[in-house]
Amino acid sequence: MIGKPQSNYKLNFDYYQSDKILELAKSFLGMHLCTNFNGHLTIGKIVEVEAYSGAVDKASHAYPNKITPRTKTMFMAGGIAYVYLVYGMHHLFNIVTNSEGSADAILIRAVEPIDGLAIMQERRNMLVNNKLLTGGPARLAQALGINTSYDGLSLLEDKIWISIGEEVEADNIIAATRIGVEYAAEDALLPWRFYIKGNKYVSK
DNA sequence: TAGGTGATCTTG
DNA sequence: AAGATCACCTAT
Repeated sequence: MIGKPQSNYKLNFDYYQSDKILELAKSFLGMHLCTNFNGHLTIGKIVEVEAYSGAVDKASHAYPNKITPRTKTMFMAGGIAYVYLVYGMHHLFNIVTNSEGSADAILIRAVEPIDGLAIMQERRNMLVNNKLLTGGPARLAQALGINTSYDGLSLLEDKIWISIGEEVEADNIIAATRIGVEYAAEDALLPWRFYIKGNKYVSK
């Protein structure tokens, strides 16, 4: 294939290896997060993300480059899923980025349903299609069928992957502080959350 | 606005 | 071994 990648082009290994986490995080806006479990295909357009960098960021589980049974996933080479449980019930999906040994990850906080709407509604036990369906990191994980059993799974295979979606103009990307990281002291003020301006699935 | 829920990490 | 904490959501 020559020229511009098709909209369904799956991101490759090299794409995830960048050490420019903020640029990379922004670039995921508009892309498609896809899952296919047991023949159930669901696709959501990424509309809100947060960057976490284990070396320098007090909000990261891996700060300061702390390897534990949970965080070891983040130290692996980019292009895999980091999925963990919070508050005893919520599964949160992150994209691991950067090369092996660097604990960078990008939390997906909201998607907009693109395909598999009925499956998402069934998994969420909801009839609506509004921000309650896929807006919020735990909501989208549930809608897409992602749970901690997929921690460490490669995004280069056919269960969870990212594909090129829609272009988002730089003017339509808002940077803001991250949500739920008050424990991170001054790093809670970093503008490391990015979202598509005006999208109704975005937090708050 | 308050309470639920259990893995994770620290000894807060 | 026990306790505090937690990258959140739902129903009042």
